[in-house]
Amino acid sequence: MRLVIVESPNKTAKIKGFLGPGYQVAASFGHVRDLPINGGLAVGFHDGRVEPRYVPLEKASRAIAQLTSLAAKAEEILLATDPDREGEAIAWHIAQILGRPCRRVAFHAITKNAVQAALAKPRDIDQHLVDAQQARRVLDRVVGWLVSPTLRRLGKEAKSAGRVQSVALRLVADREREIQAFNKVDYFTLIATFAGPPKFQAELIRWKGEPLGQRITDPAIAEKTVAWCLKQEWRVLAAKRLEVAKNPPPPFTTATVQQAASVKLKLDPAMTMKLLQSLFEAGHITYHRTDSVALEPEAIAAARAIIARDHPPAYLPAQPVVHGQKNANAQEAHEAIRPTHLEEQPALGGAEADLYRLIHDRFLACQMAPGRDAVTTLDIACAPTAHAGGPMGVFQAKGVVVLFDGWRKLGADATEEAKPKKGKNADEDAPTSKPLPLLEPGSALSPSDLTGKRKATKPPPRYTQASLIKKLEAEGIGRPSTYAAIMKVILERAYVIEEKRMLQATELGLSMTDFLVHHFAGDFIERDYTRRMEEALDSVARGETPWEGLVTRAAHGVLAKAQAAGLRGNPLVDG
DNA sequence: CAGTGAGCGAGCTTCCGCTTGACTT
Repeated sequence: MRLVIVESPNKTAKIKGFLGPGYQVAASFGHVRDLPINGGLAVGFHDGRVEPRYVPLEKASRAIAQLTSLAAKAEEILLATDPDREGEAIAWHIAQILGRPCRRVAFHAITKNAVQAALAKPRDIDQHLVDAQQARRVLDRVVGWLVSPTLRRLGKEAKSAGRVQSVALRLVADREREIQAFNKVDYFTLIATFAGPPKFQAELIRWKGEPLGQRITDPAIAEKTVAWCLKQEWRVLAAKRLEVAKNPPPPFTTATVQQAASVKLKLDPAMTMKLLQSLFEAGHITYHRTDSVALEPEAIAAARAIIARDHPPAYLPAQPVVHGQKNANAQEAHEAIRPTHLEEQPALGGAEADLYRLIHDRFLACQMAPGRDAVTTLDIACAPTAHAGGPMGVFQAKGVVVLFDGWRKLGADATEEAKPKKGKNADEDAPTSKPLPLLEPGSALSPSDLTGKRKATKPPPRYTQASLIKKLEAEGIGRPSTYAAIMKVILERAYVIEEKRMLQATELGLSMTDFLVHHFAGDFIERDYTRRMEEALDSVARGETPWEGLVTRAAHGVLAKAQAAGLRGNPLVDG
């Protein structure tokens, strides 16, 4: 018998079906060993050596017992954990526990072809990749165990610091400070209405050759400007019409489905993950902890068949749509989140049904034809030669006519997450038309109405759990399996509170952030620290940088700063 | 003699990332 070991028990039956009688397939249920939670740092630093003390995970005892007994009966052991850094490390730990030579295989999809192709070319465990994971693990332990104690001088409630949670907290705290420091400016803009047809409005964007900005703050000045403008000549300054392609959004990843479920369904990331887990276990969707937008060719073919069946030919692109990976830190061990059986309509209810519909529509949309819009921009001069030979005021109107809705035919549901929250592009994806005449430059016209409109600058918005996760993902901080847990930590420890779904740093969170920024400037508390760490880890994985030197240098950097912040003793030497 | 404080040691707590199921309410 040959034993194949994977991480998830949800894969074992399917893989066994591809392999036949000579094989057993078993699951590790994720990691099986780790640094111990009690007993100090559990990493020795001696003469440039780094010696982590790993112990079997309590929660993994059943899996370890099963793997051990199956391994005893196996003539060959094939470690088929996920094809990424953590998966390589899990494979290495399993081999260490089993105490036997094992071979490594990597499944890039759970299909008969992919599984059989992978088994045809087993390899050794990639020790460089394992070492990159050890470096990541030990660094996180060093930061957590050396820095957390220094916080306690702020009080018993200031419990924890880490490479991920402290930066998540800092983002919320920094935003809170921006809001506190924000000074609202009330100002006016001028809106001109023209009869058309079709009737349209234009907003004053330039005055005396400069952008208008927020310079009209006095209502009396606004009134006078309106009165003056109404007495002037008005002419079309420029008119242009562009055809703009509106490409479909990529299929969901963990972070983007959390974002969409938050905006559209008002679900928090923890609830979304719970529903996704149940959809996944019922076989309705692919794996839900992923940072990849890749799709299996079979899935794309199924989507194209449905699009061809349900929509006119123009909605099916000639070639499948390929979505580029936007996230450079993606580890690509899984594919995007999508329905597994497009042809079936699963019987679901409540929020589960809503979430499934969101995933279903987003997946179909991602393989549909781009939309096409005609975007018209009109610049209209008020008093065309009154300022240094140029126009005194320039009013601008923008119009959009949907030429072809394309993927947007599926409705706003599938697009909600892609919309920017603010700014003038907010309705770009909505397939509604706002027509504008393409007038001849130089032609005269006059407004049927001109009014001053009161506006005010707005403070930046607070983060929601989902938008904070989106930000963390964009910065490469945290992983799909941890996003919801990060939110739980900063909320449950009251570093942050949630009010009407908006996150607000507490006094505790603000003072912790101030302390960490003061004492650990340039280190883990910086937004780009993880990105720099990942680059160094890639170098380790390529075999170009020894992991122990990297970790030793970083650990001593943290140690010096932690001691300056009040840490007693030297845990790197004393264990 | 009562109260205070220094010094010592024991115990508790903390990181990130991978995966679910076996508990109790």
